[in-house]
Amino acid sequence: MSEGQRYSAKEAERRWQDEWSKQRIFATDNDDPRPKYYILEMFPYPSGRIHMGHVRNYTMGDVVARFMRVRGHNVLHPMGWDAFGMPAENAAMQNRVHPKDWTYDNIASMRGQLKLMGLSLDWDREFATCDIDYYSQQQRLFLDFYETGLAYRKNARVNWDPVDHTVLANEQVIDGRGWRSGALVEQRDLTQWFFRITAFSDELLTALDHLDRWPDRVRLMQRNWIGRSDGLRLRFEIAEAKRTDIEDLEVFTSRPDTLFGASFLAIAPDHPLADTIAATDPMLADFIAACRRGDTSAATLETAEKFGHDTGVKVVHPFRPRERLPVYVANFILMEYGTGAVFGCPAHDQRDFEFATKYGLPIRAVVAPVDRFDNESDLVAWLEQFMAGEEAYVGDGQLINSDFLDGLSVPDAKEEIARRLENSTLGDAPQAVRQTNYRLRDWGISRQRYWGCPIPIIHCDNCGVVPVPIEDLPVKLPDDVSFDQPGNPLERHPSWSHVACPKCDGPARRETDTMDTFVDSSWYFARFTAPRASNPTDRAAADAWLPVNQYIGGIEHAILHLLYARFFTRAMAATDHLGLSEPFAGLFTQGMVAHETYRRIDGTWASPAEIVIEEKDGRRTAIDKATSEAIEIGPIEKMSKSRRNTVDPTDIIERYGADTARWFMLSDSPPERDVIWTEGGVEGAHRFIQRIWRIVSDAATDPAWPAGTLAAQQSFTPAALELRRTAHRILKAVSDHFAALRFNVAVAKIYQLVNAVAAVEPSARRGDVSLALAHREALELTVQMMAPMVPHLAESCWETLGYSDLVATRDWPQPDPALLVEDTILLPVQINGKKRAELTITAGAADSDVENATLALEAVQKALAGKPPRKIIIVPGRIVNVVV
RNA sequence: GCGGGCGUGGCGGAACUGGUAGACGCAAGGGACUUAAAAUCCCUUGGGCUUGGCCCGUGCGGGUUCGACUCCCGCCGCCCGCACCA
Repeated sequence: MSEGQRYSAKEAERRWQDEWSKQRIFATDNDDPRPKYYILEMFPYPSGRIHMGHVRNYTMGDVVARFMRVRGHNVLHPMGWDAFGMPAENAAMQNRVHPKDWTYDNIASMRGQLKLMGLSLDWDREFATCDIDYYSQQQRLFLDFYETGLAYRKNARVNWDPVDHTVLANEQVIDGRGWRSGALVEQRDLTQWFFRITAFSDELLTALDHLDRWPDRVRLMQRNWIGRSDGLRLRFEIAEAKRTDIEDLEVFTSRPDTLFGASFLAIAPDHPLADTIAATDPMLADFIAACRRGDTSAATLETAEKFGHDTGVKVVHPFRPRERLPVYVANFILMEYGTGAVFGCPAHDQRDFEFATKYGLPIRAVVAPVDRFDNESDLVAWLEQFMAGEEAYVGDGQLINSDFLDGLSVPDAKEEIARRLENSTLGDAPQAVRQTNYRLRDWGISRQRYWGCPIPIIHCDNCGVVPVPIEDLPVKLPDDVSFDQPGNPLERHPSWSHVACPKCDGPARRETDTMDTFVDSSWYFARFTAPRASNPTDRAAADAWLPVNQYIGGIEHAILHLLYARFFTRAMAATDHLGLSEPFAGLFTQGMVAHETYRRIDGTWASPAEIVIEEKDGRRTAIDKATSEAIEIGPIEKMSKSRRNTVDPTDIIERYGADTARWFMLSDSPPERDVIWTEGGVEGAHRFIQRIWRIVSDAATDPAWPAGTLAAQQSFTPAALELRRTAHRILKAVSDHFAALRFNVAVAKIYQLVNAVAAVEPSARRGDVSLALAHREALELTVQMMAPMVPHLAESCWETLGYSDLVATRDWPQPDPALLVEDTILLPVQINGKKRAELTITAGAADSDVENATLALEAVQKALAGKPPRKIIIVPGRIVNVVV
């Protein structure tokens, strides 16, 4: 091979990127009449550099976009920036750079990096969520939500970092300390803004059933997160009520069937009844204070012991009027869930069991797995065993020791209790009502930060909370802010927050909180359909484009982002900004990019760029480039800054080209699983790129290269026909695999075709025109099939094959149905289910012919040894099984 | 603890609706070309045996079936999510 034929990715990639951009082939027109297809990858946070996770995500989306485009769709494939957030403010504090400058600088460099990848994006639609144009429309949405009651203000207990002067999300509290400042986090009651996501609890839950193009895993996670629980809210009468003036205590339970096993009630430390009693009970007051100091992090709760304090108050059992149940304040009861009070049935709830054991409360079994029993003595034995054990029985069964419920199943007993208590009264109201509770809470969106979307509200001493009039939008973030002290710069800005009340014109203050950045990403997909519209959406455009046909992103957003976006879509429908309820018809969660780790003797991590791998006798050793010292090769882990096992995409693109990076990302690993980035794998991908180029340029310059295509060719030699069959079969397979996002299998199929093409000797082509034509066809199909994955190389090959148009705009080829069916097939023949022979036979042969041919086979004759077969199973076109 | 997923060669993985297990790639070994190397090309590569053939083999043990990586039951291991939610 002559040396001049090496493919220069760098030159070719720049050239084709310029060409695509010049011809504007990826700019999307809303009025294009072809069927629409909206493909979206989760937009990036502009941290400064793209990472391999981005490369993988955007490569997958790009394959789908390019594939759907050549399949005749009007494809929307936009890109933007999730640009508000803490890192910009941290940078401002550390490096004295303005968050806005930092963010837009990062966007500029990341945009440049993304462009090197050759993505088929409509850059005309690009925006950043920190653009005034975007966040002003978001303020408009907020006002509409406020108007309809979907946004509201309430007091809430929050994690407060006293050093940074801000609210922290639960995930930002580590061992009770602020993740950034390290300060002990306080619980504070603050007035915060909320979105009423719980208005849609049930809808968000039930609609999951219809999202059949979402991974089950994600749907399940959302189901658990929403946490529907059907039960009964029931009131207990307080005995000797005069002590508190409170006459009843309401609990929520999903197990009303176990009411006869109740032995205590427990209320949350911040329950109103606890407060009332604590006023005259210093010991209880101390107990409550201790609970409040307690660490609320999940890790602590896991091992936390259950503590309670007897209030001395007693309640009356609804069906056993003479029985009194003690009321405890307990540290494991949450005021936010249900009524902040439960009845404890120790026999059938593990938590209650532990509590009862600790405080010596009765444990009465009222449900038994009776289907396991043959007689009464079995039940007695079971009860004895249960009482001796240390676990509650939470399984199914039949009611025992429960008066009128005895013998009923758990569901029937629940129903019977509900029916009776609904129809009896306590005071003036029914003693119980059926209720469905959800774990899902309203979404607190207030953040005491500068770099976010200002909440468009004004607080007036006379008029109270006054929304900013729509005509006064946007509420712009001031530029002149300082980050030299902790806290919210908006709050200490000398003039920004001081405004006249829109209602009374009196002196008033702006809301200085900004919105959680999850708000920004909850509707960007809708904005892309008409990014310059003067309203949040252009209804015609949004209705035409949405839902997103295929959304691709990381599993880490399975709950929060995807749930918020589903809520937002409903809230925007309720305020007439959208006309649908589910934003993403298809969701794909891609795996992460992992890499080996390298650790020096002193414990510091070395990056892949700092080491050299040496191989001796099959053993790999890492050597520090700088010091020549040996470095331990550690386990393969997700690429992360902390372990320094990252590979910079631009280094790879610089060295091998974008197509190599893209091809590697798509090969081998199934897209939903983690991919391990290896130097060897990248080299392999690069060799493939070079090989394709060599095959194409050799073929096109070969004397045997046919001038025309095979349209006019009447007859094909067997070799030519076989090649055509292979090519068309693989074309069909690759089309299917692309549609199903099985890129790794599509890659394998393309390798197969390339191998078949490369196996055709030039000498054979020279002597056989039909083979030369079939070879040319197979090569062209290969290039077209590769094009969505390695678009630059494909353009170069397409040009070399003699075409002057772009392969990116060529219609996707259709497999010839006649070539997909075989004349003769190779049928595996099994004897007793094990493959023993093969049978070459005409496709579609009658079963009797197959049977006769099978029986004539030597291996079959041998196995039968003269006897007739017991049975012959023929699965047409698939297999024959002879049972001897 | 609850819920979900996954276990296939030295490695990543493929295998339709239950129908030829190991496609394709990587790695390894052998060979060709070359003064040499790189690059490229060709061959071999699940294990075993008495090797023109046979036996075993998809985490382990059972089952259903003419036939099981695939379905069912019971284990073992790994990974992920949630977690005092009544």
